Amino acid sequence: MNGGQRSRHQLVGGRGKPPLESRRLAKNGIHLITLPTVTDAVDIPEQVQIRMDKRAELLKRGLQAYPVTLPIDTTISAVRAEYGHLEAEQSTGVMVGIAGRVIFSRNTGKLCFATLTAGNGDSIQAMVSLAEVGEDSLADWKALVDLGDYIFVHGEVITSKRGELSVMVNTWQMAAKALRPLPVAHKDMSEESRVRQRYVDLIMRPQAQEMARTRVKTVAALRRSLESRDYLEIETPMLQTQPGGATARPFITSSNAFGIELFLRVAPELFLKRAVVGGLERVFEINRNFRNEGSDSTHSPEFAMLEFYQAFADYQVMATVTRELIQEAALAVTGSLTVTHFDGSEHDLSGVWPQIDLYGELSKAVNHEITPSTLRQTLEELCQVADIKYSPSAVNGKLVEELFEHHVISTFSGPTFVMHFPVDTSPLTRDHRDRKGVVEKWDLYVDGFELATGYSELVDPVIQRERLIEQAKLGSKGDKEAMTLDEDFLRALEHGMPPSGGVGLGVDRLLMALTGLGIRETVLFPLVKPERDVP
RNA sequence: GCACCGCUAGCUCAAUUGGCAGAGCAGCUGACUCUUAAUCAGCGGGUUGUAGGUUCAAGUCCUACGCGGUGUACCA
Repeated sequence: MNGGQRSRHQLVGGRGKPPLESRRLAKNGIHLITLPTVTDAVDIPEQVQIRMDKRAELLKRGLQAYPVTLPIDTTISAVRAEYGHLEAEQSTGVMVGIAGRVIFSRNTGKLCFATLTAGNGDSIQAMVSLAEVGEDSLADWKALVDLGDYIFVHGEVITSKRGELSVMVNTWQMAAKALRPLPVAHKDMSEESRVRQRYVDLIMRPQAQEMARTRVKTVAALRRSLESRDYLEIETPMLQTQPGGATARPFITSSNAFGIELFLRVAPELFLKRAVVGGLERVFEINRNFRNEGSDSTHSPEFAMLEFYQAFADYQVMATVTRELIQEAALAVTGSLTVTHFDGSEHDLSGVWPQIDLYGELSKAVNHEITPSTLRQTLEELCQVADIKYSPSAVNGKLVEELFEHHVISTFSGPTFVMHFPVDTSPLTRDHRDRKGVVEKWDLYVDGFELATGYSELVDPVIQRERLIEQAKLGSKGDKEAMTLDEDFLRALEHGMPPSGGVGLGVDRLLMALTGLGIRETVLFPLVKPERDVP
């Protein structure tokens, strides 16, 4: 190969000064990775070079490596559905033109076999026989077709001596030449490779395609369920002039035209509420939120969120609707209210789910009466006993939530609503109608993680202003997650928002609950740090 | 953010106390008209993540950086 040439890292690495933008950001402590602007063909792996040569050979002969159109008249799945039941050594007399990706290839002298896959798990065998295609075409098949190529074949649907459903080829042509070899089909790809090169994962693993389809079914079910309840799907800004609706650090960007800082939204809440003020009494949105925080098996920097609001409803109504949405989604996806996870375990989502009281359950768990007026010192002592670390600036409600997560969450056996949260951690939620110090909020836990959260929304503009001023004070003290004072939102509330219930439901997490997979499996292309160099 | 572990051929992985960098699949050449991860014979393929250091000698030891994983902290 190209011995003695410059290595790739020299071509990719930072030569000369980084671009102006990079230097500006570097001053703010952000270091951009310098990406190559010109791709030199260096160090091409042997197998890629060989496949490029085969591509060139096709072109040299006036054939196409990537034809624009092919005389396809059916699909692998359709042929399998119709003829998959045939016994061995049958002929149908039916001619088909199909295309698929070669995933196995077995060449025996004058008869070649290839397994063409549709990617969804369906496959069909192509048989290329000297007697059918002639000497030249057979030789070309052997010389030019590699594992991974998309191939078009035309021929009769038959079954082989061993009963394999096949197309006895009379003509074939390249449909798309693959320049890169596929990974080993019989070993699992590393998790990192599967995430970084999802296209390969989708080729190799039918379950990867199934996940993508399950996601579509789930989202469609949510839409159907909401629309059947007269909810209106609306879209609200992703680019916001101030971030609001959740306590979270935003991603910051800027508008050249406006000359101002903009934020990718952390939640759509404040805009959906504006819509309710305007008389759109039942609204929902399914879209992405962005939170500039760490990622792990249940958190992703960008994640899909369903939020829905209903006028003249409270948190109990919303709990019922949420349960029904999830049950309808489970039925749509799996056909059952008992979902089977990837690992084979079964999880029952049927019936009415228990509601437990946050303070009540915590009191039982620690064998000590805990209320919103429990002294700070008592909470700190309990945290120390349980070995829970907390920041001294954390509000009392935060300590209560920490204690609850530590002592109670692991005891849940099925979907569970946790009711009545501390007021000081829920600035957008209405005080409980009867009880002091707690708000009308629930968290829905499934499989140990929070799947959804619902509220009786705070609609009193005077109290909302007080709460946001409190948040803004925290922000000015350096709390980067604190909410800002959104004057336009308050102005909207001051026009009168009907009493309403609201829910936020993590779509990725619903997928996790239905399948038992991690968040990086439910998202087709999760954010990953770029590779320094693509091999 | 901190700690630990990992990074070797296209893919999945080996390589004893520092001592010739290997296997399977994939690839190339040849044989084979019913194969199923086809089989048989032969042959190629590596800057061991990147940059530096120690050493007669580094995949192996040291330093820094990159990416990933696990734990922990912070946090939806």
